[in-house]
Amino acid sequence: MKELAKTYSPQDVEDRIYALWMKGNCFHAEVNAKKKPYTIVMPPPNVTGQLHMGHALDNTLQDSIIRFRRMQGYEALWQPGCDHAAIATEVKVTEKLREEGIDKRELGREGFLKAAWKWKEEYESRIVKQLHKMGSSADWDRLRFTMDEGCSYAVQTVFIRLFEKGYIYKGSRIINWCPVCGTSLSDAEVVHEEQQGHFWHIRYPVVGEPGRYVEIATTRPETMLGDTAVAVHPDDERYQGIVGKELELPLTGRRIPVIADSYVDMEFGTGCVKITPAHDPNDFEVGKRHGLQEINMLHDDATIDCPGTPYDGMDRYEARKAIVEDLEKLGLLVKTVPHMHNVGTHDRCGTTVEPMVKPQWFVRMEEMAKPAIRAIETGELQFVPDNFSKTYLHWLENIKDWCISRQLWWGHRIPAYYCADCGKMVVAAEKPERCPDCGGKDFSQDPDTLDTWFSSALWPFETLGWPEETPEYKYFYPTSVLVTGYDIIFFWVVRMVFSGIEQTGSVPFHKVLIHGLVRDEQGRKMSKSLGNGIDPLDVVDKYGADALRMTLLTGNAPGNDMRFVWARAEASRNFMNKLWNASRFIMMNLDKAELPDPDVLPEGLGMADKWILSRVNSIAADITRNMEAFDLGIALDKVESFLWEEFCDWYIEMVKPRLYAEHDETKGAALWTLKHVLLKALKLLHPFCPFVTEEIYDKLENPEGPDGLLIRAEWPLFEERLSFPEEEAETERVKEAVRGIRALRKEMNVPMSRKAKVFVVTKNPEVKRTFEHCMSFFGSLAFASEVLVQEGKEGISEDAVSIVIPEANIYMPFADLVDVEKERERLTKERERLAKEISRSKGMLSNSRFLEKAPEEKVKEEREKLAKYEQMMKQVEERLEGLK
RNA sequence: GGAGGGUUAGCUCAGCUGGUAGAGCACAUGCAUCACACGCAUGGGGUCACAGGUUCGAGUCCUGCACUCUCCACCA
Repeated sequence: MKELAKTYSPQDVEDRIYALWMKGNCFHAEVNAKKKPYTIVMPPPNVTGQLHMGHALDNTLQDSIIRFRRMQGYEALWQPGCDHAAIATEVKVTEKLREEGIDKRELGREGFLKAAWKWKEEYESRIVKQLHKMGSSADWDRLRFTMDEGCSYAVQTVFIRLFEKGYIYKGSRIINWCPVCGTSLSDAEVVHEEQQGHFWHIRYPVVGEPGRYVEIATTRPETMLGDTAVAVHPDDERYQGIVGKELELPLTGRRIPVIADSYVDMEFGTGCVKITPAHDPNDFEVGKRHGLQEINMLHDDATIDCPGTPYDGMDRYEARKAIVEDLEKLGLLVKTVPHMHNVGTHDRCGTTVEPMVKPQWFVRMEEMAKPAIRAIETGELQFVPDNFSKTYLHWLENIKDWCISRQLWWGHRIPAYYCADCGKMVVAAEKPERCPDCGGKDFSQDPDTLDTWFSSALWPFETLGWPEETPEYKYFYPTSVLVTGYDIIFFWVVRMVFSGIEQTGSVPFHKVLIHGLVRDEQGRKMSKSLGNGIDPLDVVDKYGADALRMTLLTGNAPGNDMRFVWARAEASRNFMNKLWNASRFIMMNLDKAELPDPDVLPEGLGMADKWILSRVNSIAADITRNMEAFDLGIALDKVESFLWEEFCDWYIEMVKPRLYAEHDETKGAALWTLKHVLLKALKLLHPFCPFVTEEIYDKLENPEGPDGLLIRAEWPLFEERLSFPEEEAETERVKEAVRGIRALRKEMNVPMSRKAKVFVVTKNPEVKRTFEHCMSFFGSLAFASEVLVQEGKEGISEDAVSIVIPEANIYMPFADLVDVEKERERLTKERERLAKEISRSKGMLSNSRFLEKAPEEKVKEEREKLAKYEQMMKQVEERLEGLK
């Protein structure tokens, strides 16, 4: 048996254990007809940086689930990988190049991509290392990247399929444009921020009627350069006469019509709305309805594009200022009022987004959304917790076409080619040889790339070899559960579901386990700008990976945010140490004796042995249920309190006398039990705290070498032969007595060093037997010099103190310590407590409706309680009587 | 404007299908007991935000309200 250090040092253990698993190929899953598959795809971390606490939570949940299933006997595959994170990475690489004095455009597309790949290699390996540190048992042989060859092929295949089906189209529509990143964005990438702005009221003169004006109100006056109409509500009586007339657009002199459209809210502003179809999504729709011209008045970098005006080339905000000033000079500015409004910003860079009309690629969503909605209705797809299905459904029911093209270089290039001669567009996997229309041979590929989420949407099946019908795909797909945060339900979960159904005919997973955000100790979001982020690896360095994992798993219900509190990490570390020391103690003792056959129940099992065996047995069943329901926090909580309280604080203390005795014929049974229970508990704990459990298991089971590993051990099942309900009940009775004695001694200020005789007085033969069964440890736990179980009070001095437990009185003679007054006070308090219980119980039992309607079992339970309390009350009263 | 959370011990949070409120930390007291002071023992502390309702019985189900967080939404 190997020697264990006095305190557990994760730093000395974790890397070695991880290497052991890697060497043993323990994470690898293969198609195996003899086993059932269990599959989780890892949400691919972005290659933009390192992992944060959210990743730690996400991956700890997945790792715990996959380890549990692996032990249960499934062929458990945890498919890892990274995401190219198009915009985010492009921004980062661009920044890095700029710092090195390199301009992206000068470098050119190819050069930039080279730099981006280098970046990817660096960050990918960093991320993988971090995942190793946290103990992730993903199948690293199958590491994938969203832009690797297979994924690129899958993306191309899907694009072409959807195009041919008419679900992908190219069109000039209004999209969100980020002037800094220089690309279009999907609606999901735009976050609305409330900002303090202004409402400018401006007069537009009516043509041919000097002195007559229409007053509009706007938050973006510069866009008036692109106005092509002013709209009023058709029912608005104030403006009946003016519909159809022309206005002179100030500063440009252009003439624009007044139109009527029910989109206008009569109650808001002046009731007149300037219409800028090229720079506002609503105006765009109005423009379509009325056949208005779309005037694009912005360059891609959000400078003004109005040649011939003084504003041309100005920045949008500069122009806003200038235009307001000019309007004021012309006397057309009526007033400026402060106004809070929502401004769309780019989620990656925070820049205010400009709606613009540009030719882009879109996915038609209406048809594909339908089966994704149905999947929830049929129960094929379930969220845990369930209420997130509402979020999911709401998004799908209000879905709009998805803008998938991006004006970026880092990403999957759109497989569309244009003929240089006639402009014919061909969507195909390869560059066409000849133009089908004009026969031209000169083709250029569309410069745009695809939205990152277009490829992420295929992740659960593309990583398994799809579109090829690989054995892996057939075996491991659809996957078992997806674990992710609620923040990417729209971005990712929804898109995987409809893509999965459309491409593979099946939902990509049946369950979605949703977790929340990890916040800081004050409950704030961890963010770079606040500088309040906690690096999970700092926690690993300080307290170990198991402690980090435990901290993240306990007390966190699915879907809820949690705070990362250092004190909890410390408590988790303490638990590892506790387990370590309990194991150390057991191993020290195992050395000293011959151990019975581990597979056969040994001779000489006592009450305490049967109790703890029975407990670990039933807890194994409980935990299995919790795990299967994704209640990992509850499961872990149960193993922890079992190990610490029941096993360490009670059982180990109970067996110590037997272990220390020179001759005890039940010593073997005790050792057998210690080892059996520890092994079982290690297995139950392993999914959550893999390192410390593996290390102990290694030392406990394989003193010779790393052959059998805990990671491959079988998950404990409930065993009928280890169920001992009677011994459980007996032990609980003894525990109650011990607790009573300890409390009494404490109250009397009797030091532990002062042993006393303990008399258990009972006339009940069962109770008598119970206490006779626990003679080996009852005395030591209760600090007794001697324990006597008897029916009468012989040998007990009058002034002994006593406690009352059901069906028995326990006396301790502390002759010189007893304070009769104090004793009476204590017993009086006990009498009050019992009186309260009795009246509560009687109240319930005298309620005829309770008797009629409550389940029989409950009524019986209550009757038994009442009998117990009444019996105890009698004893207390007798004691009080005796004190007089 | 919609939708969804949260509100339980001083702090951070659990609490499954309704049956006398739990953990960790903190606090108090005692203890170097030969696994562990990253420990052991004992104890104090909660009208489960508020108001109704359903029920024999509600922290748990329903309705309303207050405060708070988050998400979604085109109000110029």
